[in-house]
Amino acid sequence: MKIKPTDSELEILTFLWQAGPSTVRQVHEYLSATKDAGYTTTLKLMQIMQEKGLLSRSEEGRSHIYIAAVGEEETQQTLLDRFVETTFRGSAARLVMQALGNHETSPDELDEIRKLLNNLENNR
Amino acid sequence: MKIKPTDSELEILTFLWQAGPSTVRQVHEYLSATKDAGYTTTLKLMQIMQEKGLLSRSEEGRSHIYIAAVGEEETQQTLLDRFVETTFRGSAARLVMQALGNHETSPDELDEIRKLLNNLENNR
DNA sequence: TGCTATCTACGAAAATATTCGTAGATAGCA
DNA sequence: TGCTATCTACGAATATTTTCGTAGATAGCA
Repeated sequence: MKIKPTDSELEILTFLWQAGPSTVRQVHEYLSATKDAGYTTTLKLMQIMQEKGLLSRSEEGRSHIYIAAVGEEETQQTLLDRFVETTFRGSAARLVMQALGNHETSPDELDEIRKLLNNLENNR
Repeated sequence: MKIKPTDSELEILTFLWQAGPSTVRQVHEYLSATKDAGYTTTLKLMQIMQEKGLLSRSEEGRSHIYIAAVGEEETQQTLLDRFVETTFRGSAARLVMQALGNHETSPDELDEIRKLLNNLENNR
């Protein structure tokens, strides 16, 4: 994926990844909970995202149905790479340390991470 | 820190955190290696950053000396929090998993992370 | 002294992202 | 049928970020 979604676009993608195919109305309803923007604002955003290839849509019926055209993990990976580069000078390890140190992470999640660590070390 | 530096601003901060007090010329020299923008572009950026409180400067002499007015870790933390929120739906654990899975991390660094994990688990 | 290179300040252009008003189409209902 | 609510399309206004041209000051050197 070459296209970096903007923050607003990412919010819409996040919803669509969770909710699946949706109308502009549904997306707008969701966004309204957090921010207040007009309906046509959401519509315009989604139209632009469709032109960019971030969303695809089926135009049957009066109201169109939109779907995320990029995968969640793929997108997260792209953004993560960029973030590590710009904010942590390319060091994923430093990012991880800081993320673990300052966030609430449950014991279960910590275990998961530990397992992953073991796998990584065994494969090198 | 309330102010979120833009990508360009972050590049400048990154340099200043490394290099210490510097002139616009020095920062510009550094940026020129990666991108091509005019000298006055860099100057303007830094002037704006100073107004925002991201940089401070001493105006003695003809060319001013700039210093980062925000800390590196503090800034990284702010950006990280925001990033986890917007890109990983608030789950630091998922970010960590994805970061570890897809980046080159040295055995030493993995050990460091493991130690941190142990500490975290002991303190809960 | 006078020329040149280099500095800051400033404003405005260009690029990008966000917001919304308005118009035209149409489904659904009184 | 005719009114109302709701939909898309579209263009333009705003806001934000990035870029740079121009002007005026001055240090350093020929």
